[in-house]
Amino acid sequence: MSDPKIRNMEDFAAVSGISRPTVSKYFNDPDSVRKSTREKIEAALKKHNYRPNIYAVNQNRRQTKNIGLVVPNLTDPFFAGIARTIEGLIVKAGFNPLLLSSHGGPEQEIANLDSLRSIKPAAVLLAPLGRASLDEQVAEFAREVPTVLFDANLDNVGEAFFGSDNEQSVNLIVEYLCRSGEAPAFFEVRQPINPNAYKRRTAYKAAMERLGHEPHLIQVDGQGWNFEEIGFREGARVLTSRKLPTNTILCSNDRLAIGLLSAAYENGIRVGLREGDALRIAGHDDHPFSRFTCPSLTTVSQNYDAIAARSVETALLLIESKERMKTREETLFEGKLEMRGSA
Amino acid sequence: MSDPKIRNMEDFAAVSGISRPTVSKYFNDPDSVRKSTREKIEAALKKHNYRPNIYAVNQNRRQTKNIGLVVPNLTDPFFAGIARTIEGLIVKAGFNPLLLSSHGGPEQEIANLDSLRSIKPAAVLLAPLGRASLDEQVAEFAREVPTVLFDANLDNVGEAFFGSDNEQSVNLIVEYLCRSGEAPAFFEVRQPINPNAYKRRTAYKAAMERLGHEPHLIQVDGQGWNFEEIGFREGARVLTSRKLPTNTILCSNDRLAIGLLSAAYENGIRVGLREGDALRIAGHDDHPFSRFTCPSLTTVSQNYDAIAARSVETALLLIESKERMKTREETLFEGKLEMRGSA
DNA sequence: TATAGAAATTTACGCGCGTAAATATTGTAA
DNA sequence: TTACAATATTTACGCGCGTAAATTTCTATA
Repeated sequence: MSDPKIRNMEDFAAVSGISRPTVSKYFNDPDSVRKSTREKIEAALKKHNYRPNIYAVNQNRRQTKNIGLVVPNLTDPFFAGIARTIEGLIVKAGFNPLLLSSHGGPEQEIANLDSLRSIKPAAVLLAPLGRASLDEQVAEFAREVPTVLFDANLDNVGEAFFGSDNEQSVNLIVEYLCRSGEAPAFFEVRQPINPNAYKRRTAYKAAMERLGHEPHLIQVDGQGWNFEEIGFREGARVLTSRKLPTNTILCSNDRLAIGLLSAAYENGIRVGLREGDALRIAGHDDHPFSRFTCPSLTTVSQNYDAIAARSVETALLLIESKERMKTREETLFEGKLEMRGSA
Repeated sequence: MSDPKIRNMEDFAAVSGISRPTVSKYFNDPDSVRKSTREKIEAALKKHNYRPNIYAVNQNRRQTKNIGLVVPNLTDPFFAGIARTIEGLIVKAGFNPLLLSSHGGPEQEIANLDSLRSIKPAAVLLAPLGRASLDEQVAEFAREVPTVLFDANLDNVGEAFFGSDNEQSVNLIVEYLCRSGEAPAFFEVRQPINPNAYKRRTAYKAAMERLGHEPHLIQVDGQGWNFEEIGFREGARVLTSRKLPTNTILCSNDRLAIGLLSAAYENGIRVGLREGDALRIAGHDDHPFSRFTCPSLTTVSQNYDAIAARSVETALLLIESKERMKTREETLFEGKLEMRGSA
């Protein structure tokens, strides 16, 4: 840009004709200096494109401008989407998001929190895996760093939780399925990784009983996050070998449903609402791809814009007040029925 | 853990009975100190769980241990997958990966590079968007920071490039389609965001001509990264309104194909290889979901394990040698045919 | 034009660590 | 035991910035 190499704030202050402490003030808050001063600095900024050394800044500031964001699995488009939304909100608030994925593993989750610790974030947004084994370590982290949970709740961990009202959403789709056809069976993995899955199972049973139907769980074996694979493999077994008590299947999540749809297709079982269709399949979450399955997947969408917004909002509040919450807030948002072709 | 609060390396050195400079040496390389010293430090480490302040460390070290990783769009499972693989390799090498997504926008890409700059990474792995408008800024970045490109190439930018051999892979699938049925038309967006898309178009034309067929491009309008949406919307128009010159369509990527499959389904057009199927559809990339479409998608897989491995390897080499490459390396890996149900 | 209050400057210190040079201590081999 | 090399310690400085206190300069109002 210009001749004299700008090595630090000292140099930059010199070329801009302002003292270093004032320049420092400017970078912490441009509006905290006089307009004429601000203009001088910004003029110099255009010429020399200097930026404060982030390490020196963070070493001396009481608080960093970093906000950690930990999701269970970035290869799941659902979490990729919500992560992106949250990132945007964090940036808009003038903070620096640090996105980490736990890749489905509790150890990685702990490792993520550990590496966040060393970055000294002002706050952390965490969508926990919810594996009991390591929950105490997560809780310990949340005691050290202001933490907001989202998507999945852990009892009494963090300052607040924002997620979906599984009871409401499952009830919504069960009711819909019951009034539009046969009562659904519930398709899920036997030992889910996600705490929400347990809530959905319970909610399914309750909804069925309330409506005067007998719940029917189809629990299949499967580990990890390959839900499509599990849904496909185990779905094929269920569809071909077992006698289904109903022609309607509600899946614990959309990714299972996608696998199950594929299994049905491979086995020549027509899914949908049209004349001659033999099976109805519904999901939960409104996965980005669920509108492009064949047939398109009827499901319940989560209000993740609201979840993202409130989570970030709360984290910013914690940062601003420099205090912890007096009472832990738990807010559940309602799901919305997405009626499509599969059920 | 213990009574005396450890605030810094000074304190920690005191409780471990070792001098601070030696402790500093230990943290830079545990093997650089005598075994008995190492054991003392590690004993203290277990008691007090001290960790060096990362900001102070990075301020003073000549080089950070950070490696930047920028992908075009994390909500695309393809990139989420390769990002995860690369992250793992970086961690294994003892470095700290910083994952950023450009969310499909060139401005965001520049913003990402900008924020990486302030983190002073030892190297950066970049899968560029390849929008001509801002390429010069990317090139400028690569001149400042050792940069390895992957997935998409930019002429003469960065120290090396690793990606797929689109010519080979497209040729592979065109040949397969031609010998197993009618020659394919090529379905793509008119003005792709991805440089690879142009290469594939060219490769398609060349392959067709070599095989004695007339190329047929089906170019549709569409902006951004909603490929499924584009494939669905425009695919429906093409399938219903236009006279297709062939019963076989090769899509520029799997996500377009997923949308197109959905459009075909909605319009009652049976896709596949079975008796009575009216259309064959093939894709490119081997998207994680492509084996669960209905029917499962025939496509070409990219060797992204190799791409990831070589990219990281090269970045580490650059870091170690503290030099730039003498000659810019470009390595293309071959695709593999994934024969499934759709073509 | 005088004057109070706001803003900028000067001066100075500290953050936690890397790193270098000189010195002291340890370990190893003859 | 001696002697030499490998390690550790002591001492000291610097990195780039935040921040505080005292002082000076500026701006707005009477």
